[in-house]
Amino acid sequence: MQVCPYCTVRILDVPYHLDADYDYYIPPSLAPLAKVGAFVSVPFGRSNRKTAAVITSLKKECEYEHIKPITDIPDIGESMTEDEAQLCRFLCDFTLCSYGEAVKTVVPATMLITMNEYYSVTDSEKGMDKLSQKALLFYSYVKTRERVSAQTMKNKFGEESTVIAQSLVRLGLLTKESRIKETSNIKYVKYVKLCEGIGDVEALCSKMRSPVQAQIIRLLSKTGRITSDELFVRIEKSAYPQLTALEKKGLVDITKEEIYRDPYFDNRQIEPPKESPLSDEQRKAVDTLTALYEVDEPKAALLHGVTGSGKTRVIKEMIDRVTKDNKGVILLVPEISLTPQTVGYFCAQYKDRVAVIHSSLSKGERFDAWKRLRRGDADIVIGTRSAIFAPVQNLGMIVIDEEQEHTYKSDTDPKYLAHDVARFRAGKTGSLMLLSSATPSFNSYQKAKTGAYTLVEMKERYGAARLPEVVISDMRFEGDAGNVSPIGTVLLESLRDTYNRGKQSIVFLNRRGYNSAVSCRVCGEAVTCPSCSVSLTYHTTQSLDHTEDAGEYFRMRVRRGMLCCHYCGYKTPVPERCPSCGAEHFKFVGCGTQRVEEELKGAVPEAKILRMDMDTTSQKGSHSEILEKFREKKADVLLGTQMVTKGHDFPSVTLVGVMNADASLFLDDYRASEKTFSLLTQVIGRAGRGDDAGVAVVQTLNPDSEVIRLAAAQDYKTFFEREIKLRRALVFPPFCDIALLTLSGTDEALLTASAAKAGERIRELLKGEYSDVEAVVFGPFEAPVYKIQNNCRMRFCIKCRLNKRSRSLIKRILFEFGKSVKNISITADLNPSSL
DNA sequence: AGCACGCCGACT
DNA sequence: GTCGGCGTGCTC
Repeated sequence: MQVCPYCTVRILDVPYHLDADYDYYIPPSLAPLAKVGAFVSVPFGRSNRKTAAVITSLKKECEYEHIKPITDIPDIGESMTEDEAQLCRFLCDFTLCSYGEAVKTVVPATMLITMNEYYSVTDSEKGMDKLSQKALLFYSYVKTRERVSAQTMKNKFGEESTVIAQSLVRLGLLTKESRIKETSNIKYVKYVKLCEGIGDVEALCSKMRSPVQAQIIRLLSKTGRITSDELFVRIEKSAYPQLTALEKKGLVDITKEEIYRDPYFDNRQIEPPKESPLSDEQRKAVDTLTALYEVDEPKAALLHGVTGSGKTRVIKEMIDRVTKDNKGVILLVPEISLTPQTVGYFCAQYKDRVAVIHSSLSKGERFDAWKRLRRGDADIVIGTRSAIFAPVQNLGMIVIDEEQEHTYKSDTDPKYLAHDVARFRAGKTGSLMLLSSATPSFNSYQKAKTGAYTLVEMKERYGAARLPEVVISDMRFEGDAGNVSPIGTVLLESLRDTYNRGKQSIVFLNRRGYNSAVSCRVCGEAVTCPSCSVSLTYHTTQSLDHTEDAGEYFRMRVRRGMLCCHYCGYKTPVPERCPSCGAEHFKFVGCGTQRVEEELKGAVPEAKILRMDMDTTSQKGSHSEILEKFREKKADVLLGTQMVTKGHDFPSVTLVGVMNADASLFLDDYRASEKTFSLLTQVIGRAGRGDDAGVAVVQTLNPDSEVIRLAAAQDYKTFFEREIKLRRALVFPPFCDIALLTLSGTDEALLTASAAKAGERIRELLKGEYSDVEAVVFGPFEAPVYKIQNNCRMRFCIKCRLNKRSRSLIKRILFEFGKSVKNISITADLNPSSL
């Protein structure tokens, strides 16, 4: 007798307004497989189309009368655990995404079932005589086998296969059905060995007719058990049929063993460096954190330490402590390619107990990393944002390194912040959540100050390293002094001096390309992207020779460069005439990394320069290649965007140059100062990590800016106190939450109308049904970049406290809009990382 | 979203 | 007369 013959499921691929629990009947034959978290296929909709779904609860009774039975539950592969199902529920409640979106975020893609269309012939052959040549061929092909997937037929008959199939179905000759596509994603390695008791190898071989088979036997008699791959390398690649023939004859044994795909294997073979003793500060930090960890309930701590104070070492000590209890650890890093040192360090420390998870793993690699964790073959995961969902067993601690980084907020739906998921998981497992940063996010620091998190501080740099001396270089009058180069005199002098002393420099500039815009000399219009509302950036394809005369130089620029859109990737040659007024001459304005690279070459001709930006790092592995080159001192200057500011540790860098410290200062975003401060502090911190004193030159047009001054002094506390007052006065996070609603679509008129309607509806709900929700609504207004790839975006910004009620309101808006308005999509971003 | 049902125009 | 256009409504 079945205890729970009913269940509720969530359909995986449905629009938001259909995302609800649906009741289904569990046929007794499927009962053993029906568990919460199991992937199933169910008939859905009037057509009873088979749809992928996941079981969310089991129940004894069901009131709904039009109930349908579950079609199938595959018994291959793995389903979600109850923990994972709960995590999905949390994610969709918290970020207002659909359950299906949550599932796709939480578990690796290979775990999901996918539905496939199959054709098979019916008993009836009526109407066969009227078939076209093609349709007849199609029919005969299907008739020769039990069923054929729609994809196979498409490959055979091309695009028209769907039409042919449709007509055959209508005639009653074919049936179409959806069923679960069965794919195994387990990677096996095959081992080959000789069978026992085959007697004398030479005697056997001389009798064999196939020389390749004999070769295989001889090889195996020498080597014993080897992998099939190795065998193919040593015999020949195409020896597979001979090998299977031998197996059939009972001469060799082939066994399959599951293996893990693991791209980080080599990383773990490195011996860990000898540990120097902990500094007093480090010791203290470890003690405080250990005490917190040992309390048997969820705790959160913020490790705030100046750049170079050795936070990584403290984290390592904590991992040692936690794993000693046989508990697991999640360690999040902002980006794998930019933190090879951190990843390498922990891999070397913990060897094969570590699984590495990030977005550029292949599906199989990601799946295998998951399996290792699930089975407890690994108990530490290092990874980027999505690793916060990793199935670490018996979780004891979650560490978020460089916690202020914007990469911890997902930029695609569901737009979750890793911290929120971390808090949920830590809460459920009684783990310690440890945030670490030199410049904590205001949200986290505020929580630490108000006592929600324990604040642990480290104020000294480790060892002999001192914080660099910072020179603020006023760029306002450089032009008057005859210097038109973006590199000011102070920085220029320092670069030369550093080079002459045989030391290295890092130059940071937050803009790639050569010129940031190309504008018409007559009408002043900048050349913009045809599908986005941004001006195009000029990129050179060859270096520009400044010695050529002015006219020639201009023509070369036009010919040797391209205009690129940084949003959609559009590329075009520089047009001959201004697209808006037809004039012939352009002004190349602003400066990016390419331009500065040339200026540097001119300024310090002997120095070798490495440029690191999106253009030089598009290939996989090029990040680490550039960083490695620089580390090995094969270059003197590392020039680049954001990516040069992250946690690398280059002991022989003594100079850091910041080209335009103000760039991000006046963004239309309440976090502009916070971001600028954090960026400057980090980049300045790159200097003087070795025994030599470091210098940082910060070029700015706003030398009196408090933000720049405080970043130069690495004075986080003063900066925080100053800035938090503003936030409180203007009511911005952390003193409120922000919900950003974005409506987008290609039809501008429809978008404007829908946005207006949405605005009315929100205000109406706030006055009526949701009058208990305290919220201020701004909008609709155009998004800062209004159009991206021809998709226009209008926004609402809602300031409120996020809770059940306010979330319910936003859910309501999403629901109503998804249901009623076509060709316009609406998404919510709760506490966006930028406005 | 995806599909069925239903009500209207242009064709063998 | 029918085939098929897409407007409307429903999904355990």
